[in-house]
Order: sequence, then C-alpha cells, then structure tokens
Amino acid sequence: MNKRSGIESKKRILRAATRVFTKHGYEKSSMRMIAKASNISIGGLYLYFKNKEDLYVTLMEYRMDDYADTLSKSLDEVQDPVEKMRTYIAISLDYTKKHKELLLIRGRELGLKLGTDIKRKFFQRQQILVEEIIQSGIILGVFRSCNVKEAARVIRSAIRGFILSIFFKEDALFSHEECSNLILNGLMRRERK
Amino acid sequence: MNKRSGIESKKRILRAATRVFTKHGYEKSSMRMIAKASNISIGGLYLYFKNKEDLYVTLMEYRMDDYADTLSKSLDEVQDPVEKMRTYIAISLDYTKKHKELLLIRGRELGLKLGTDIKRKFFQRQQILVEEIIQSGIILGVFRSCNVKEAARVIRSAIRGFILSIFFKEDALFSHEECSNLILNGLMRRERK
Amino acid sequence: MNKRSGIESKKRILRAATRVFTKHGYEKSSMRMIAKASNISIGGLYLYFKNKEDLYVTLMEYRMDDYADTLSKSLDEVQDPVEKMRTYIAISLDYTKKHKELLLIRGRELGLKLGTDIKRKFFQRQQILVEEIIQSGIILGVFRSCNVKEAARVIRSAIRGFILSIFFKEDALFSHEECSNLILNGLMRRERK
Amino acid sequence: MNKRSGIESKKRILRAATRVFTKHGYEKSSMRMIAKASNISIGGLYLYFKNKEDLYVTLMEYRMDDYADTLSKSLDEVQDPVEKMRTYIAISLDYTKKHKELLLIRGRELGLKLGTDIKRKFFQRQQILVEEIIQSGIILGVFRSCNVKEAARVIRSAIRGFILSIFFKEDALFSHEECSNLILNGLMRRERK
DNA sequence: TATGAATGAGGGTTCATTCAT
DNA sequence: CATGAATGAACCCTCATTCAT
Repeated sequence: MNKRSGIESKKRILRAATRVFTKHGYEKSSMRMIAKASNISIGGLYLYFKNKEDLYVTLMEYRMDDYADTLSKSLDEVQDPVEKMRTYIAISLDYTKKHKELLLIRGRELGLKLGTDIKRKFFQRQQILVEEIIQSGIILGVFRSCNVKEAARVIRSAIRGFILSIFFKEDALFSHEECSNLILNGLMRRERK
Repeated sequence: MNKRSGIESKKRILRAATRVFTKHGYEKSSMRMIAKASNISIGGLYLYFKNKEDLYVTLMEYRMDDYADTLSKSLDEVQDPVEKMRTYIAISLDYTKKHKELLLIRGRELGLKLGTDIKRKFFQRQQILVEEIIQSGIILGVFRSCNVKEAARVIRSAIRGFILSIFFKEDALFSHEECSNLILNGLMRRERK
Repeated sequence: MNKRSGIESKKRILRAATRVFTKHGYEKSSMRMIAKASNISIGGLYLYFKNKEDLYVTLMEYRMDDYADTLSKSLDEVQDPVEKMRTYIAISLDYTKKHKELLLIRGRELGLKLGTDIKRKFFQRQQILVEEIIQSGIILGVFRSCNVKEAARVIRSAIRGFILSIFFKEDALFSHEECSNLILNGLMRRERK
Repeated sequence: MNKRSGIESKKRILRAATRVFTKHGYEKSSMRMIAKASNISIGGLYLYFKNKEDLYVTLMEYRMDDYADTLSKSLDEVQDPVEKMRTYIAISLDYTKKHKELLLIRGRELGLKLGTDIKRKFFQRQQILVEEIIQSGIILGVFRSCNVKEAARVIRSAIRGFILSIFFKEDALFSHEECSNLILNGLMRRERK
C-alpha cells in the first residue's frame, strides 16, 4: 500500500468497515474481512483503531453525528409543529433508507462498555427532539394534550421498527406520508360537526 | 445422565437454550453453555438438533407459535375494531415484556437459510392480522379511510421498535394505553363542533 | 487421536510441554508447538489446561513436588548435620542435572499471578530445610555459630546458580563433593594446633 | 526530532532500552516501547541497531564491560587474597543490587547466535579472576589446598544465585559479609587446639 | 539522519461439530 | 440414548521489521 497520510487510510478503513459491518453484522464481520475490504493489512487496522469494538464505535459515532446534523438542518427550516413532525419522520425514514446500515446499535453485544454511552446520548437527543415538537404543538393548540414523553417514545419506536425492517431487508417498508398521517390523525374517523 | 424420554430432553434443552440465548444473544451463546444449562452432554444436543442454528430456529418457532396463539385467543374475545386494536397492542407489548427475548429474529446472521422463511410467515400473519382489524374498522365506519397496508405496517413497526427497546434494555418503554391512544387518535387536536 | 482417558492425554501433554518449555523457554514456546509435540490438537490443550500459563504452572508444581519428595526421602535417612548438608547439596545438584529444566521459575514473565505463590512456597520450604540443618549443626556443636538465615541463603544461592548453569547449558558445573567441602570447610586454611 | 549526533542518539536508545528491558524482560519489551522511551522513532532504532537482539546484546556488552571495569579497579587496590575475595564478593553483590537488571543473559532465548559468545567470554574472565584469587591464596598459604577450578565455580554460582534473587525480586538476599565468611571459613567449627 | 505508516506471520484462544465409547 | 474427548478452522490481536518520504 501507499505510504499515504494516515487520515486517508483511516477514512478508507471506515468506509470499508461500514460496508462489511452492514453486510454481515458485528459478530460475523472479521478484522480480516475489513482489512481485505480496506485494501490494508490486518496490522494496519490496529494503527488506527484500538480494536474491533473501537472501530465499530467510531463508525457509529460518525454515522449518528451525520444523522443528527442532517436532521437538525432540515428541522430548522420549518416552524409549524405539524410540518416539523412530518419532516422529522420523512428525514428519519429517508436517511435510514439511504444508509441501510448501522443505525441499530447492539450495545449488549459490545459488552456494554463503549457502545452504550454513545447510544444513550444519541437516543436521548432524538427523544428530546420529538418531545419538543410535540410540546410546542400542544402549546400552540394544534396537538391535543397527551403524555408527551410516551407519545414521543411511540413515534421513535415506529421509526426504529422501520430501521429494523431495512436492516433485515424485509419488505415491510412504508411511506413517510402514511406514517405521518397515522401519527398525526390516528385511525379514528373525525367526528362530523 | 438418567434415561429420559427424548421429548423430555428436547424440552429441557429448549428451555435452557431460551435462557442462554436470551441472556447472551445468539453469537455469544455457545453450545457448551447450552449443554451445561440443560444438564445434558454436548453431544446430546446434536441428538435433537442438527446444529446451533436449528436449535435457535426451533426455539423461535415455538415462541412465535405461542405468541400467535396468545394473540388470537385474546383477539377472539373482542369484536369492536377499536377494542381489537387496543387488545392487539396491549397483548403484543405485554407478551414482549414477559418474554424479554428472542422476538428479534436475526435472519441475516443465520445465513438466511432457515430463519427467513419462518420469520416471513410469522410477520405475514401478523401483518394480515392488523390489516384485518383496520379493514373491518373502516367498513364499520369507525376508522377513517386510509392505506390499510401501510397503516398496518406503521403500527407493526411501532411494536417492533418496542421489542427493540426491550432487547437492548433501554428505558424507552411506553404503556400500551398511550400507544393505542396515539395510534387511534393521532396527535392532532379534534376540531370542536 | 484415540478417545482415551483424559488422564492419559493430560499426562502426554505435560510430558511434551516439559520438553518444549525446557528447550525453548516459556515465551518462545507456543501452544502450537506443544500441541504438535503432544500429538494432540490445539483445542485439546485447552481441554486440560485453562491457558498457557496454567499449563506451565501445573508443570512446575509437579516438578517441585517431585523435587521436594526426593529431597526429604534422602534427608530422612541421615542424622548427622554434616552428612545432611552433604546429602542436601548432592541431591539438589543431582536432581537438577537429571531434570535439566524448569526449576527456574520466571515469576515475572508470568504476570506474577499464579507462579509467584507456588514459587514462594517452594523456596520457603527449601530455605527452612537448609536453616534447620545448619541450626541443628550449631546446637550439636559441629557447626560454628553464624547467621543461620543468611548462611542458608548463600548455600541455596550456590545451588540456584548451579541450576542456572544447567539451564544455560554452560560448562560451569561443579561436583557436589567440592561444593560441600567449600561450604563446610571454607577456603581458609585450618590453623595447626 | 532535533538533529542529533548519531552517538548521542545511540546512547539515548541504550539508556532507554536498559530501563525497558530491566522492567519488562526481553520478550515482553517491544521495539515500540523502547522507541517511545528513547524519544526516537521506531525506524530510528534500526539506524543504530540491526535488530532487537543486536540492541540487547550491545546493552549487555556495555554492562559487562562496566561490571568488569568496576571489579578490576577495586581488586587492584587490594593484595591480600582474603581481602581480595571479600572485595570480589562485595563488589559483585553490590553492583548487582545497583543495576538490578540484565546480568542474566538469556543466551538460549536469543537463539544462541550472538549472545552466547559474549557471555562465554565474560564468564570465562570472571571465572579466571576468582581462580587467580584462590590460587594466590593457596600459594601464600592462607587458603587450604583445594580444587581451584571447582571452588571458583561454586563461588561464582553463589553470586549468580544472588543475581537470580534480584532478578525475580525475591527476598532471599544476603549480605556480602556473611557470604564471605561462609566462603572463607565454611560451616565447620574450628577445632580448638 | 529521521520518520512512522504499513506489513503479515504468528501468537493465544474459542467453539461448532464429530465420533469412539 | 448419551457422553465428552478430540478436532481444527477461524478469531482478535501483537510486533519485529521495512521503506517511501
């Protein structure tokens, strides 16, 4: 391999590892596979990452940061809570489809050491994001009063279920429009008059 | 070991394996652990199951059958679509909490061989179940008209997201009441008059 | 390999490991080498020993026990302190020559976990043994009064140095007679009259 | 790194390597550790030393030369064989305690290539040194007649055993006075008249 | 003279699976 | 039916050494 800048190598590893982990999952991905996919030696991997877990966690951090960034950028452009909720759902599903991958952190398998903290922080931020949308909707009178925390959790759950479907390559996907409609309007028929 | 009927041994293995898989996950559970937990020799495991995957898949089949049974039993007692939906959600979340475990089939990690078929069949049944509830609600005029298939998928997704939370021991759980309320009524405030 | 009794396999491993460790030292002996020398699979090694260190330590325990046994058996047959000391030295050098091997415990390299305790116990016993011989000699008036503890240490040191020579295949060996003579009579010329 | 004279760099490496080897032993000391301790790049090490073994052997040569120098300087100041022997023992033990380290050449582990020759030469010189002291003592009539070669070996062995104790951080050390007394006078009581 | 990214053989260890008993 | 000793490929990781810069 070229004696290039370390940064470039690190990026190459990260890119390759993303592919490998995405395809085979954490446990079934071996460092050898990643090395081969990165076109780098096995030892080279350990130049940039302390170990397999570190590599995986780094990957996740990048991904989650990017996800969060994408989200807030789009969300900032909208003010109406209804639109904000639609945007949140649309972006979330869309991002997931584009990066059919690692958004399913498996903290337990990582021995709960690093993975969990990162994950918790990420989920907390997401949870709060949704809660704020709901809260502002209630204050503005467009959303009915409800248990904000739990409602947010249900919505987040629906999105995570969608990720799961992507992850397992199931054909249970749904459009963000329909999802938004259900979340916003529910199943019940609106009473006339 | 004592002489035992094959059936009894098989059941004992299955029970033990459930515990082990639940605690450590598929990859990190070894046949040795399961053997020890079953109080059966390592070779004995292979008398009843072709291999580790077979054992896991068998486990899942039992679990899914039991889940489906529990569900239909409860569902049969209710007629009203609204109540049926509430029941479906309540039972699903409840069952998951009781059997904090294997309901997340990792088809991909199992090499897509056996796991997937079983899983597809199971998910299809669940999907149809929810679709029927929605459909009947629409026909009866209590549910608004909507894309039944997709709505059902969203609802199923929310439940699967819940399972995920259980699986990862997160504290993002929600009550079935709030979930039902959201699914049925949505977030939007009902127009007065 | 035969499906023989575990005990036999364990012994075979121990015998082979002794040869390998003796020849290459702890660090440079690999489990693969030992496996090959034992005519057993790599995995088989781990059936009988938790890990490499465990294998090594087990080896040492056997050896030290055997050494201690040989020593006390011979020592019990003699009463006179002078003869006892001669016997102690003779047996020690002789045993070392016969088992040109592991009597050099390298506690530090083993991470100080198991090895050290075993070693300490062994050396303490040896130390006490020599101290008792000297003490009894002093009481009986055949040995001059001296610092018993330190004298014993010097004698033990001379023997350990001998082991070192064996270990490194040096040609600095000496006879037990001459060693005994030096230890007992010293270098100084006896004053006439 | 700053430009430095080669000599200076080499010395710095040697100093650092001494620390590292002393602390961790040969096998467990990595070139990386030595590089870091020398504040020199990993590649830089290979500018001054062919390989790890070369570095180690060079170290040993320095140490042994220094040891030999220290010894002859002190020995030259004394004439009386008894005092010479006391000095030899005193200096040897003292030097060992001061440089709790590498005096244990592990020729075997180094593949018998370089190490052995150096070591042989060193030990031979030491052996001859002691033999000469004894010989001159016998000639002068202060030492009793004995097998000079073997007596010298026993004495050297006792000192090497001491080094071993230092090396393994055991608490089996002894004073040079007591050692000298034993070597010179032996254990046996001097006959009165 | 100096750097440090890159290499890859080899280390210890695990574990699903087999098979003689 | 049942056992568990035995297998060996594969895992993660380390490290002496090289070489483009």
